[in-house]
Amino acid sequence: MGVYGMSRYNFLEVEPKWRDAWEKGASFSASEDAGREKYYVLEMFPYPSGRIHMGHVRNYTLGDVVARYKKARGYNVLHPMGWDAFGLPAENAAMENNVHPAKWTRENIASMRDQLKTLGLSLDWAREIATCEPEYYKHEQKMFLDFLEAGLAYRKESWVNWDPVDQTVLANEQVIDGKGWRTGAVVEKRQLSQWFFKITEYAEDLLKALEELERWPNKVRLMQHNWIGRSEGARVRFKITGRDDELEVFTTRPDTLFGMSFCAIAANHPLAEELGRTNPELASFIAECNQMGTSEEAIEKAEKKGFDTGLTIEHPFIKDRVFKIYVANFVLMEYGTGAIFGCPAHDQRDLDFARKYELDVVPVVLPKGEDPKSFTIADDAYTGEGALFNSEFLDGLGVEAGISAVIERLEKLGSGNGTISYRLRDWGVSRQRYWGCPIPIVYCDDCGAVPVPAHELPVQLPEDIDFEAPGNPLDRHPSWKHVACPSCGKPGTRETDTFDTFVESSWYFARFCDANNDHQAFSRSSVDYWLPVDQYIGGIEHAVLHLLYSRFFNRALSQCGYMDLAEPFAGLFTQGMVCHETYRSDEGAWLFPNQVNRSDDGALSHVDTGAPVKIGRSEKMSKSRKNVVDPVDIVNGYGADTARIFMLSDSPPDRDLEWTESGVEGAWRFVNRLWRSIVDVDESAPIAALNSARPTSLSEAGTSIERLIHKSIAGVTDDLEKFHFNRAIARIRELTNSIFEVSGTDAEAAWLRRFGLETIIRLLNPMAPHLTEELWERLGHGDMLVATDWPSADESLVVEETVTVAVQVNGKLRAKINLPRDADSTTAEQTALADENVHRAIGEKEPRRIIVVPNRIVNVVI
RNA sequence: GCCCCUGUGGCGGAAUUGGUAGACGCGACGGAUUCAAAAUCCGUUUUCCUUACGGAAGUGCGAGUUCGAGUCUCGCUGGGGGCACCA
Repeated sequence: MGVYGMSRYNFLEVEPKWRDAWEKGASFSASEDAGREKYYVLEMFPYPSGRIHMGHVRNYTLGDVVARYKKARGYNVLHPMGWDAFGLPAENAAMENNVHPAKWTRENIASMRDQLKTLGLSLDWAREIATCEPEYYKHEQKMFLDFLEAGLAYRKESWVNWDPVDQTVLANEQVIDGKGWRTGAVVEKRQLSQWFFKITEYAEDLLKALEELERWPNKVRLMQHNWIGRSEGARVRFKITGRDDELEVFTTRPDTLFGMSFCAIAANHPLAEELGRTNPELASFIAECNQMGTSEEAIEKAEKKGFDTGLTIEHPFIKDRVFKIYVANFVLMEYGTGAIFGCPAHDQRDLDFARKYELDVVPVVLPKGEDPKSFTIADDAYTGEGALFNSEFLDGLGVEAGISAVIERLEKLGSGNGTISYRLRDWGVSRQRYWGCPIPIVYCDDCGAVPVPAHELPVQLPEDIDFEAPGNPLDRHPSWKHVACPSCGKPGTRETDTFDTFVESSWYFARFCDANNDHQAFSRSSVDYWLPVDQYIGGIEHAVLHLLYSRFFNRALSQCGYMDLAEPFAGLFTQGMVCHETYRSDEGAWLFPNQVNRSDDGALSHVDTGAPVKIGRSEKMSKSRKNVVDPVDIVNGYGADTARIFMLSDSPPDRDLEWTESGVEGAWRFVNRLWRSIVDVDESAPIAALNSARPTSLSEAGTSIERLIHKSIAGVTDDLEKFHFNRAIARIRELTNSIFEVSGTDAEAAWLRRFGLETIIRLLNPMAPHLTEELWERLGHGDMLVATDWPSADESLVVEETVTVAVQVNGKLRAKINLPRDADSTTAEQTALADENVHRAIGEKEPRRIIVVPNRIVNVVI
């Protein structure tokens, strides 16, 4: 008991008590049960950096609410947790602190697990996995072998983004503004032999299936749609003048073929490279293009440049006309065929290029209402609809009809065909790093790249490695890579590249179904039962890569017989970021929130020096800006449940959340008000005994409270189904306020208090599990709330008997009247017109029309 | 440049999807309690006019549809995000 007889929620005692009880009771252990409907809740697993942050707390709290709610609804819930444990930070730590990546990672896992456990999450820890352990990655190596056999994995020479600091290859998507996403180093282009997964094999299906993912945010579906980037068009093969070979281009506008005035190829197009070998000027132009990198910023700032190769091509339809081939800095080798034809009149970029090099601009699409004799192109290319002209056999056709006609003609002549092109490229998975899953391949001078036989798996990482030099420790290890060729027995060398860590996270959702299976990744029956994930929750930053790769793996694994599933994640929820105000000293140095004092008048000063502090806008919590609040401090200071309630209270979960100290205080006040109402029962406000019967009749006021309780059950249930957790909390607080207002010591009041408080506790349980278990027990219950069913509302009490109906005159609110529910129009009209205010508003005039919407509104039009 | 989302009190946000705008919380102000403070409790809190009853305006701005618009349509404007010489 505290001062003045008030007790406080003692989370230091209560929270561990219930976590122990849940563990002892194996409350969250999941097992397959064909007789029960399953529900698989998954949050994106964390990288084991060593400390949890507020983003984790938010993510896992959201998932936990879903998991606990679904469990109470009777589902057989699977809610697992693991560690995305391979990755570069472990190697960086190894270099900086001379600690082995495995040791560093395992210690981080241990401390993060402890921190996570204090949040009281309903996780089945028996299924915990860490992707860096051979027990996990050996199955991944087997999948790779199966992908190879199915033609879904292959090796090719390819241009890669080379990060000179990490000495590793980056995916296109990991290059941001020409710089490595982790190191910020300027990325170079290099050619390396790389392993690829054939994600493009499924491009069409990955695109089409997006339509079926109804429980995914539209935003994410749209992003994937754009990423896959399907475009219909044609490939056109031009004969190169005086040579035997052809130049193949891709175009989405074959209808404009008669408006062509040049061709352009990418700097690393095979033809450009060939010509560059004998032409030093061209070679230096190519070098210039390569230097530009794939950086969009560099490309944008650079002007459109071309280099005349001296070669020309012949037009398939126009006799005796040839067009120059340029090497151009704006043509990308990775898209289409790495070559284009330019039609300046109908493409802005081509027009700019044509003006620069004084090439013809021939319009071939005539906008409606223009005269073909006078229509010319000035500074703006015309990209709209119209009738084709200047185009021989196409004249008069529309754009779409023109496209089909050209394709038909090209196919007849054998100089082209209709085709579909995708922006999506195959997934390069080779990384020149130590701390990743080894790629199970042995290179042999005679046999080439030979897969390691399945029975020899896993290929394990060697423990004795050094990080003295940059680059890959596996490559310079004295003995590890030297092995006999599995095929012929001669000396060979292992592949020293390891997998991109996105590979591990592409199938972990399935491993959780059968996490302790030693001889296979997962049994068929386990994934048949548990998959797909019913609700996946994580950050929007994974909208494209992780989610697309997982969808690919799902298809590849199904093709290889591991499972039979259309999509891995039936429902997806993307949460917003956790933000906080930023603080800086006068000198501009960032300050942590706990270094800042706020005086009564709101002025900010430094805790130690008293110097004034400037307040900045709220931004995503990040170490660099120091605007971070450590979840451990919050859990130690207020308890996990207060943190959870605050996390869920104010902001809808898909929006950014502003972390405020006063908001946490507000949640803390609510927790204690509820606590005291049950623990410090005032004799003026008694609570009825456990299992007291409802009084046979209730007063009018009592009935309305009883109705409110049932309405709250229905409302909160609906909110939780729709992820409106902030509204659910608001409803619970509303009900709490009303129950606290119940006065009297009679049986009715006591019964209403018990029914109300028990309902509040049960509704709040998914959000504040420790607090509510304790209060449930203090209310006299012997069973645990975690094993109690979700309350159900009496539908007959959810709908009110009398309703308040608004009365408008000419659309303006003039009065509110009470009517029996579903009163007929005549009654509503008459009651409305009888109202004094309504009467005054109408005055002398005659109502022209009266609109009655039952139970809602009466609008008198005069 | 293209595409998507978004704009509601001092602040975070509600609003049964076209039917009573501002639930719930934060902050602020006033009061009770206290020697005082913290904690707690009770009020008030969109703006303007009015002593009051009540009235007027109000969901970024401007139009429109409708008996009725925060919600639908069009235009403008601010903010956020995605994609990008993608042929």
